Amino acid sequence: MKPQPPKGTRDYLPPEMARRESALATVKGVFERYGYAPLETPALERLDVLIGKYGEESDRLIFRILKRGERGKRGEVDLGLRYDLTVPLARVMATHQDLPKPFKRYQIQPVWRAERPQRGRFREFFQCDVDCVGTASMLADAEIVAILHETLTALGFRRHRLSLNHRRILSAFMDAAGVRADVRTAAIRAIDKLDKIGKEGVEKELEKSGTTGEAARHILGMLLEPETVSFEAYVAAAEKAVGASDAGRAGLEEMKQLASYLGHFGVPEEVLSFDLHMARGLDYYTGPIYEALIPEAGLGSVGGGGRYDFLIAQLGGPDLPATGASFGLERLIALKAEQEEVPPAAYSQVLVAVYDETVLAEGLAAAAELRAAGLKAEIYLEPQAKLGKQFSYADAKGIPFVVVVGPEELARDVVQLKELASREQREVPRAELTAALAALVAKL
RNA sequence: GUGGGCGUAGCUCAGUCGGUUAGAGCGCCAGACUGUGGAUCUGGAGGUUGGGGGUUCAAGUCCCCUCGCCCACCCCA
Repeated sequence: MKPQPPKGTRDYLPPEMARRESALATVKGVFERYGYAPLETPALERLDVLIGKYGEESDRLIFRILKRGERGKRGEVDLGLRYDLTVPLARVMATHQDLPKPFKRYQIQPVWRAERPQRGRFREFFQCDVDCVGTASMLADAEIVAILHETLTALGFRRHRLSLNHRRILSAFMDAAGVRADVRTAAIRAIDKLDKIGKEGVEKELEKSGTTGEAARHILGMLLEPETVSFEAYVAAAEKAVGASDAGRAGLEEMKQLASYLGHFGVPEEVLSFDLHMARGLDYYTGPIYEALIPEAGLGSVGGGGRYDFLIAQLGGPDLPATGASFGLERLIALKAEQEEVPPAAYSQVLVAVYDETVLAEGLAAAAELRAAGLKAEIYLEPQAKLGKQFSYADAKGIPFVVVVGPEELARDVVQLKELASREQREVPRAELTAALAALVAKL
């Protein structure tokens, strides 16, 4: 038995945490600049809150927790680990009905899915959610999409794509094609794979799922090639696809408004792709849906979202429209790491190395003084250790500076200050240490 | 849940037609450099070969079971 974290989960060691925290700061920065405020909720939710919101497939992937005591021994279950952050938000809106609307919150916490892990897929991963509750305006949807774009840009991505569609258009599309009600979900799933398997693949999938003949031909005839699709082409196709359906036409009107707002938010057309086939898996979406992709990644989407106008009411809350999106932090970081080689930042800026215990008091005083000035300073915790060992510790941890406190220096009231990368060392008067180091750190 | 691949030192791996004390590189620890890191050299620690059973004179190697990891599907961030 090897001590390992559970399947599909990971330890985040300090160098990894440096990368995560830097990415998190970027993401939070964008969210907060748009006026979204942080929210956290428990890892656990009552099972009845979680079940029946995502779809049958996903319900099976919810981690369930046995009841405590006798009932648990009989296999009874009443709690589950949260599967995403949207349902917990909807539950919060039902719980705290006096929150000012529109309620704009972001939430960055782990979620759990009882899946079999794979590349880019974990059983525990962090989602970065931004949502706006309490308005049906397409302005809110446009803002969410703009945030998706701005976040990816701020993280350094240049070739991302935002795929957009609308659930009601999709619905009307299926109706107009004459897809049987019982295979409709399967048909939607089939066309959602267009990007991955192409038109021929979709045709096979449709067949497999029970959509054939006229209906299949109608669907395939409407699908546009899976590269970036212009809004004009989408509108033309969607108008035909939805036929006379009122709901479909209403959806199309919303998409027109959304597209126009996106222009005002400054989202460049090149990153937008309007895709009649894009579906999203979760059941609770009711309006516009979005998906963020890094085309060459081969990891699936890095983010997605959409409007879910009935979810809060479904949980017994008020009838509040809502929209939002979320990023998968691990995927973003994995792709970012591929793009650029960022040396992991050291947590300490300076190590105070003491020659021996006779100067330990001086070393501790120097470290304290550096910390008081706001520098991240640590002292080597074994004062009898040789200087060589203390230096290699600093080197291994990537600490950029070492201050040597020794008897010779003490006699002359100075310390040695060395920058490891350049190997430059100079002697500075003890009284000037903090100022000298602060200046050097500022230049890094 | 379905299908496939792989488990040898902390990490990456080697280990022949089964053959006797299971190896290397990296990392780690110590020393060479008697107040200074990354380089080089020397030495050292570290393995119930994932676990259990079987075949055999003999199993890291072959067979079965089990556990774990990886990849793909389903689905998704």
